[in-house]
This record gives sequence, structure tokens and C-alpha cells, in this order.
Amino acid sequence: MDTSRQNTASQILDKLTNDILQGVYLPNDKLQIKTLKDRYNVGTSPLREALSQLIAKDLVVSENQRGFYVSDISINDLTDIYQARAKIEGLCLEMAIQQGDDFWESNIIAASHRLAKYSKSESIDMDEWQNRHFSFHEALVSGCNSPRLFQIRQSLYEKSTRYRNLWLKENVTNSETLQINQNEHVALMVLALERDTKAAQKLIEAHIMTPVEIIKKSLSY
Amino acid sequence: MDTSRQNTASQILDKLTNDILQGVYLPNDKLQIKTLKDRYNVGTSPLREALSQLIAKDLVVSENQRGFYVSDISINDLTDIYQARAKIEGLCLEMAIQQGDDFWESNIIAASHRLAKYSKSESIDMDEWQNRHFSFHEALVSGCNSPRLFQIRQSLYEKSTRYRNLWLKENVTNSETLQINQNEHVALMVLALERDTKAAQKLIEAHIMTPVEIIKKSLSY
DNA sequence: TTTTTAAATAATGTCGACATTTTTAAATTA
DNA sequence: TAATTTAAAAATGTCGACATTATTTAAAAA
Repeated sequence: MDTSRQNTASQILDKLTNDILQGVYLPNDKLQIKTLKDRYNVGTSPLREALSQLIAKDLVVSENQRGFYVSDISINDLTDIYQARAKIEGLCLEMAIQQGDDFWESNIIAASHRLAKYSKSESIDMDEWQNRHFSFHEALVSGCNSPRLFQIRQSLYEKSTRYRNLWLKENVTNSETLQINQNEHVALMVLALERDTKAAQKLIEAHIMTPVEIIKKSLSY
Repeated sequence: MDTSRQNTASQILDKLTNDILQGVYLPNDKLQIKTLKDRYNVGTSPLREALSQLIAKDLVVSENQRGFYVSDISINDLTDIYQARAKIEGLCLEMAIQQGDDFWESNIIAASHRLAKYSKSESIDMDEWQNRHFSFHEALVSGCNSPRLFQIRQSLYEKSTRYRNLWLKENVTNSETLQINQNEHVALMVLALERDTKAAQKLIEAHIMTPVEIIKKSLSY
């Protein structure tokens, strides 16, 4: 039965993380111990250990003797997270451009091709598009070579997920937005390969900040 | 008795964090559940919750059914953390210079004065010096106004603590190093007040990276 | 009726017990 | 002796029980 070498706490952490990010639990929802125990079929200890880690990841907040709640979202937080993401991504890209080798270049070209091909296809599955999109951006910064900056980047990306999902709901069918977006990806590739650090940095920051205004509107309801 | 409104898990987290950062437990030390329970007089649950959060903070690692260990330190990790810190501090400073107001300026001047005065004094208590040093750097970036970047900055600072303590042991009496260091602080203040973003950024990055070479030697033994 | 107080119900956080797994030590074999 | 197997000891991770604290409901007072 236990083919996974993970303990219950890790498994429940993964599930809870996913469920919070995907909106199974909404911002400010109470995460009641008993309810969660029943739903995931676990005991108190691993559940609380998972919740402890979620607190450290800012996805959950708690108050002594008053339990656990899903972290709130807000326009201020949205702006701050995306701003920070934009800056960090710019930093990673700068370092990648300075250090990237032939393999880095070829990986960008390959990832760009896969994204471009899929963006032009008839019917687009959003999960697949997200995968290719994610891979392209990862390829861009993969030459950066700093585990810590990458970890920060990853952590901010995760924190932005609940906001990003709002954007995806709005824009899943908007082909015009998608086209502008796709043009930026090509431009990013070119600038990276030309090793134009400043221009690439400027564009990636703008690229990341693009969805913010749209998401703000979603949040205003 | 319970004047603190903290639960046992939070208290034990603070103590463990401090004990790891201050070298009570050394890198790779086994953190045995039973031993810790006895030492801190707590039960299994709050202890494991605290350890879970320490894992999320990268101060502890664990393997299923094989327990908890203090995270390793290494020259690679040292370099990576300080590099990341330097970049993030540069980022925060850039934003602070762009947004800082009169109060930001005056706080820098005040913190600089307190640090300079103490650095010149006869007998220097290292804890007090660290406080004033910390406050000065905080004043510099305090105009940055991004909670998330500040959190990242704080987290990297914490991660660098075990390395910094190695540096402090080496340099507690080295007055020449201290003087160079102090000159940089004054220069940083001047550049910030002059709103010379690029120069300030360059200097703060170098300033943060200065101890790295010395710490490398400590680590080589 | 509205507010205050008291009782009851429910939820949180902590503990020690226990099953499972790992580690150590001893015994067996080559 | 060295390597392998077996048995004993120790440690980990999970569970449900319970004491404490918060919340809800009901009763009493204003």
C-alpha cells in the first residue's frame, strides 16, 4: 500500500496546498481541525504539522486557541506580490543572460517553439498551455544558477497562484490578449539571445505586471 | 503562569530557531525527538510542529522515518545566500531611494549617527554594535515599502546568521576592518541622500559581499 | 424588547501510548 | 577474520484521549 515514501504529514501538505491554491478553500475560510481530519482521513498530528508548514508559506494564518484560516487576498497583496515577482524575475534573467551558455540558449529556443506552436493551435487546453508557458519562462532564467533566488522565485510564483487563477478565468478565451502575450514571449527570447540585459529585464518586468490590472477588476467584485 | 499568549509550538519554535542560529546545535546535528522533549519540557505535537516550520525555513531537514537534522552549511551555500542577499538589498535600496521621503532621510541620518558614535567608542559590546548596525541598514531600505521584499530580505538575513557569526568571531577585535566598514556606512548614507541609485546599489552589494571571503576561510578548517 | 449573565456545547492544543521502521548488537556462517 | 543473518533495542510518526479555551445557546435581569 505504502509505495510512496512520504509520510502522512507531507502528503496532506501537498493536498492542502493544492486545494488552497485551486480555490477548494477560499480566502478567510476556516480550516477546522475536525472537518479536515474527516475529509482527508488523518489524525491530528500530521494535519497540524502540515498546517504549520502552510503558515510558514503564508498560505494559512492562525491565532492561538482560535484555529486556522486560509490567508486573505487583497489588491494590495496582489500588487506587492506581482511587483516582487517582476523584480526577482528580472534579477534571475539578468544573471542568466550573464552566465548562460549554448545549452541555455538552445533550451530557450526549444521552449519558445513549443509554446508558440501550441498558442497557434485550434483548441487550447489551458493546463497544457500553462505547462508550456511555465517551461518557457523557466528556460529563460535557468542559467541564473542561484538556488536561493530560484527558491524565492518559486515561492513567489506559488503565492501568486490564487491571483493568477482569477486572471485565467477571465482570459481563457481572449485570443487578442493571448496574441499580445505571445509576441512578448518571442521578443523576450530575442533579447535574451542577443544578451541585451537591460531591455530583457525591462520587458520581463512589464510582462509579469500585465495581468495585474485585469486581476484588480476581478477582485473588486 | 501563562502570561504569554503564545502556544507551546510557537515558543518552542523561537527557542529552537535561536539555538540553531547561535550554534547550540551545529550543522548536521541530529535533533532527536526524545532529547528535545526532555530538554524543553514539551510533548511530541508542539515539538514536531515547530520542527515542521523550521523545515519550511530551511534551518532543518528531515527524512521520513529517519528524523530531523540541522541543515548543513557549505561554502557554496554561503556564497549563494550572500549573493542573493546582496541583490535583494540592492533592490530594496533602489526602491527606497525612489520612494523615500523626508522621514526616511532623517531616519538614515539618525541611525548613521548612532552607529558612528558607537563604532568610535572605547569598549564595544558586539551585541549593541550589531543592533545599531542592523538598524542603520534597515533605515536605508525602510522606504522600499514592499512587505514581500522585506520578508525575503529578513528571511535571507536569518539564513545568513550562522555564517555571520563565524565572521563576528574572527573580527570582533579587528579595528582596521571595522574602520573600513564604517567608512562604507557613511558613503552609503551620502549616496542614499543624494539619490544616487546606481552607485548606492553597487556599494551596498559590495558591502554585503565583503565578509564572504573571510568566512570562506573559517569554513575551510 | 434589549442587555447581561450563566450554562452548555464545541473546538483547540497538548499529551502519552502504540504500531512501524530503523539502528545497533549479537550470533551464525563462510 | 570478515561478511551475512538474526535478534534486541531504540526512534519515528500517527492516533485518540483529555484538559483548556472559545463560542453558542438559554436564562435572567434591566
